[in-house]
Amino acid sequence: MYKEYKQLNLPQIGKEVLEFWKEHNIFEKSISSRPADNPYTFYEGPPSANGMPGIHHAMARSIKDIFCRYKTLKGYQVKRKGGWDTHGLPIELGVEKTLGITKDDIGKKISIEDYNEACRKEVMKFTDVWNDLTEKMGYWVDLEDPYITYKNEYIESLWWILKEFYKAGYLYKGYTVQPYSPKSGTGLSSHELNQPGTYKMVKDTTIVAQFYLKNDQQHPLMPVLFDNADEQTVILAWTTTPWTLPSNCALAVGEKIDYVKISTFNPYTYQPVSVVLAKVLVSKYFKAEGENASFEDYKGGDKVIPWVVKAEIKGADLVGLHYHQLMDYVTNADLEANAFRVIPADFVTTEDGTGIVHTASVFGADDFRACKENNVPSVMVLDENGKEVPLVNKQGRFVDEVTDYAGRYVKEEYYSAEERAVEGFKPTDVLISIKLKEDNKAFDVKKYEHSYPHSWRTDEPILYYPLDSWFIKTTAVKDKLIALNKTINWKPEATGTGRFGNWLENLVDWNLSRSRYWGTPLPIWREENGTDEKCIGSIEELNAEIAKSIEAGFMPAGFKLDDMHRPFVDDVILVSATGNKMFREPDLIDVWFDSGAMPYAQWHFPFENKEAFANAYPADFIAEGVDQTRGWFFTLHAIAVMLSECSPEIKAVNALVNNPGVAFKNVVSNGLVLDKNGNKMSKRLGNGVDPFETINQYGADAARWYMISNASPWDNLKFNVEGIDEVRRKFFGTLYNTYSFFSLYANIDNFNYSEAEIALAERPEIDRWIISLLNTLTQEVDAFYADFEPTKAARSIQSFVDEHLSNWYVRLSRRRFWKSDNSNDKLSAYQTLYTCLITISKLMSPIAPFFAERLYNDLNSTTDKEQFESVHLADFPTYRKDLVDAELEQRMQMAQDISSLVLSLRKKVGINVRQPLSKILLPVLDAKFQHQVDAVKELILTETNIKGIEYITDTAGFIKKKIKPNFKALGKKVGKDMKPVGDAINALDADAIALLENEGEIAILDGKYTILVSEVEISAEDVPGWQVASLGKLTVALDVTITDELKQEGISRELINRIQNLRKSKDFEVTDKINVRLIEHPLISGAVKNNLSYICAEILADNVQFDSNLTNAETVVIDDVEIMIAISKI
RNA sequence: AGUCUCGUAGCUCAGUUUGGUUAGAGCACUACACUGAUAAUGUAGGGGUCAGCAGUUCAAAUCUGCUCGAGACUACCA
Repeated sequence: MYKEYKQLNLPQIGKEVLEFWKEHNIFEKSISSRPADNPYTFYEGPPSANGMPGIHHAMARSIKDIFCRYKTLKGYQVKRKGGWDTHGLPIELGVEKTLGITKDDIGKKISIEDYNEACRKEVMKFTDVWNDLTEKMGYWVDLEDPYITYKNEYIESLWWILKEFYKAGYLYKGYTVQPYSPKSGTGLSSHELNQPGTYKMVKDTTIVAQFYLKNDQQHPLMPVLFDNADEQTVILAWTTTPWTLPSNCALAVGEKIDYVKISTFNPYTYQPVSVVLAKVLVSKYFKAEGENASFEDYKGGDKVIPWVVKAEIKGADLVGLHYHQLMDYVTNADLEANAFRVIPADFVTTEDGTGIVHTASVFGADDFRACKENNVPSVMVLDENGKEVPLVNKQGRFVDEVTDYAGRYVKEEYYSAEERAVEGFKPTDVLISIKLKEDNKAFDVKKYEHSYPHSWRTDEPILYYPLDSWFIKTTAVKDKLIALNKTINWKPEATGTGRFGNWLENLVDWNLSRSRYWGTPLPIWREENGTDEKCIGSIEELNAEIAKSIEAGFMPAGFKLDDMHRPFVDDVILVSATGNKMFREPDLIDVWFDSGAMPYAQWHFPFENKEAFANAYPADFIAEGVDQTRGWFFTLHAIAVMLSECSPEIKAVNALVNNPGVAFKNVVSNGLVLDKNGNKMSKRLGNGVDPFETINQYGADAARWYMISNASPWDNLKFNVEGIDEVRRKFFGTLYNTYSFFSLYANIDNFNYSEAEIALAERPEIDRWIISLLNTLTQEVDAFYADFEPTKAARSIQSFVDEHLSNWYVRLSRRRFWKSDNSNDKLSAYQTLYTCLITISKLMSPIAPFFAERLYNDLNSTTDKEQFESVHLADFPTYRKDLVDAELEQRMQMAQDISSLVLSLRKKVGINVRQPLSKILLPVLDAKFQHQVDAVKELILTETNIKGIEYITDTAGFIKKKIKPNFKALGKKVGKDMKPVGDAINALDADAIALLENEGEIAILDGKYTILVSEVEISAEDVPGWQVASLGKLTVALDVTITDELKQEGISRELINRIQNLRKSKDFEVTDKINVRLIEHPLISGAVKNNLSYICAEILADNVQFDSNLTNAETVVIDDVEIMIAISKI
């Protein structure tokens, strides 16, 4: 018996199927039942378990799951090792929140050891919740043996990789400008700067400073810049951070920007001066009425300051000019020779300021880079250890050498509220402005409002500050990264070529350092004076070094490192070649390195599992959110490419598995999940969707199907629960109904597919048609899955189920299941529908694994046709080309169109379908047409309740024809003359059309063109005197004459309908036989007598009796006449 | 600011690669019909400046340029 259901309950199915999977270890079997030598490798991007999963995780995981399940069906062994990302800032934050501490407290209120222990616990806080979601949403991933990034083995693999890089010279220590928070004494990652609310509008004091050009230098522009020996010519440069002016070392110009030299007066000192600035910005600083005004008449303090343009200069020509240092607190011979000059820079714009950028190499990332490229030295001082440091120390105060401001905070906000409240307090920026004005070095001082990044921790503005960092020299393999990226299949392609490709083109070295506590320690030990340095690549190597160190007396005997994290690893002191102590570089490494190294570290490669690694490298497929493009996707790619360049072990594996050096071959990057209004989901807005709630209410299948079918994975999804409900009704509801219909009758007829397969040729047209479509569908869906297009796969399946299987096949075949005398025909119907359903269950199983499982097993457990205990252990359906019949599909389309036209005609003339009509006329368009329609004639007649079809040809002179130009075909031939040609074709009369059809061509426009039949579309437009409707080339005419006989038959049908309704309202079983008694009435008596056997067969009665004295009768209305009917079960 | 993606009916999306004259589907809405699959179905209807502007072309939702809007990422500015 096939299982029958009261109603569709997807959440319930989900729960039951989940139990079934668990009980029978289906997931394990889906792997063990596939050959190990046919692997398909998937890498799980590790989620961080310290936050609750959201609906977007369900989205990403659905995509991963779909292709893994699909490949399993295709016979691959798909291992899916789970993983957890356990290091990094979010975890530290979580701990600090839980413990109520700040970073400053680490080492004071709480030891690093306790802190890290807390992180270790924090990170797995929501593991259970994650595992629960994984299970409930039907995501199959191996959670028994996941990789965990904080494990010693994992870290050891990372160390191995770092050592490989180190040996190849890919790992180096460098100096860069990074966002830095003086109050917390730590650099900030870009991730931290991208926290919401870090960029705030602030009002800063800004200065346009005058940089005095040296008038004794050799430069081609000198005659232009200095008209006479007394002229004071300055370059104007704007800054929003006046505190960086003492550190100024260069001025940057845009080479293509036009600049001008203007003679005028300084607005504060009223001294004559010539200034250089960008031409387009002149109006910003000079009033129009001052242009060419009299210099002689100018008095200090006048509102209008006269000015005159003296020269126009290209930016490129300014390059190389030397100027006097603006604030000469610190200088030296190197600076005098090589700094304080004009350099070109691509980031200079004329949006703001003067078009010339004040450049302080150590306080801006762009500045740093530009100065480096132009060999401009930085303004630095030596600290007490003889080390070069900037003019601002790590607390954010000026160093002593900046005498006027020594010890002052550079940012007003670093002072406490009390300090700022003191009478006469002035921010350092203001003090600098005042001084520059007094010194005749300021051209303009203004408050300016702009956005500036703040530390999310201290809420104070950050500084850009130079810090020591360890870098991976990704730029060394840039070309290789780009070349190998081209071998990767990106979905969508634009992410790979665009976002990722551009990123690679503009690659900078990877800053690996993080000044933190909970993370993978950098395995580099350095002698204090920096001469000797050691990178450790394994625990064994470390232990050997420790042994030496113990011998040297630097470490206690018997020391053993049990935990590779801080603070323990910091206790390790090694011995240098010269016998000195070496301390570990205190940095941790970027957590992205952790995840990017998972292909190796998840197997503890190369220390263990070499074979497992080789079998699972590289990944055939990965999938994550598009936000990972420059995150995980990049780190995977970068590490793999670099290892393929420098590591003998990896080279060997690559050679073995024929890998050019990538970490993954196919990657799907999915878009965001937004709320239904298109807003980003966030805790703040409270518009997040709880995946558990969604699954509980609608079932995982509906949620998955909705997410996948609604939009391509890479388009953003506007998540609307109403959409899930629609999917439930439209798709699952329809499929469920189809199954219910099948099971209802199959159970009655005891159909269990034990009979021999009916040969295709012996099956009726409609069966062959749906099987043909089913095979086309199979081929399509297979191709879509293979091409990582799950949305197209889902839509194809859905349209097959809704439009073809349910709305046409089942609707037209209903009678065959319950009224067919022909046992072969009935069997054919059962076999066909069964085949469709079980094939659908397989095709849909990657997307809707629960429902598919239930459908498959409900069918298969009754027939035992297949030996698989789960649809997920079955094989993907095979496309049978021999079962596809394009002509059949075409004529069935005609049948549908013709039926649709007839129904619409009936509607138009108000004759309902129960009233039979005698015939329709079909104009014959071509020779094939009649043949095609004839094959599906019966279906049309049944569907539309018509007695017959008559074909007519135009030779009868009966049909009015319509002609239309085929623009596409005509385009090439007539080009510009399309309009007159089109008009001429439209104007052709019936005779001309007939001529064209007979001759195959016709001359128009006085013979200018000869038009072929293939260049026009001819269709039947009208059959005079008939009801006519048309669709495309198809035209149908309906004979609406109702004879007495037809009328009686119509009434019989009405009667049958009323009796069926009565049966239903009385809750009779479908198979119950009944007695029927009727009141005699002229309207029905003739109809009943003439159609008695038909009526009896329909309503399952042996006879219909007329009785003038009815009891327990019901009243029904036919043609406005009340009829009494009494029915009862026999 | 740069790069990329996107903008088609009230909503969700096809169609854009390769230009073809009347732009489709589903949902929702309205009316009518149908009814042994019935929380289903059919027919019909209303609903569109294809974001805007300009250009190329006989012909543009489709190609080009610009603008506007949404989003993502990167950079963060003198």
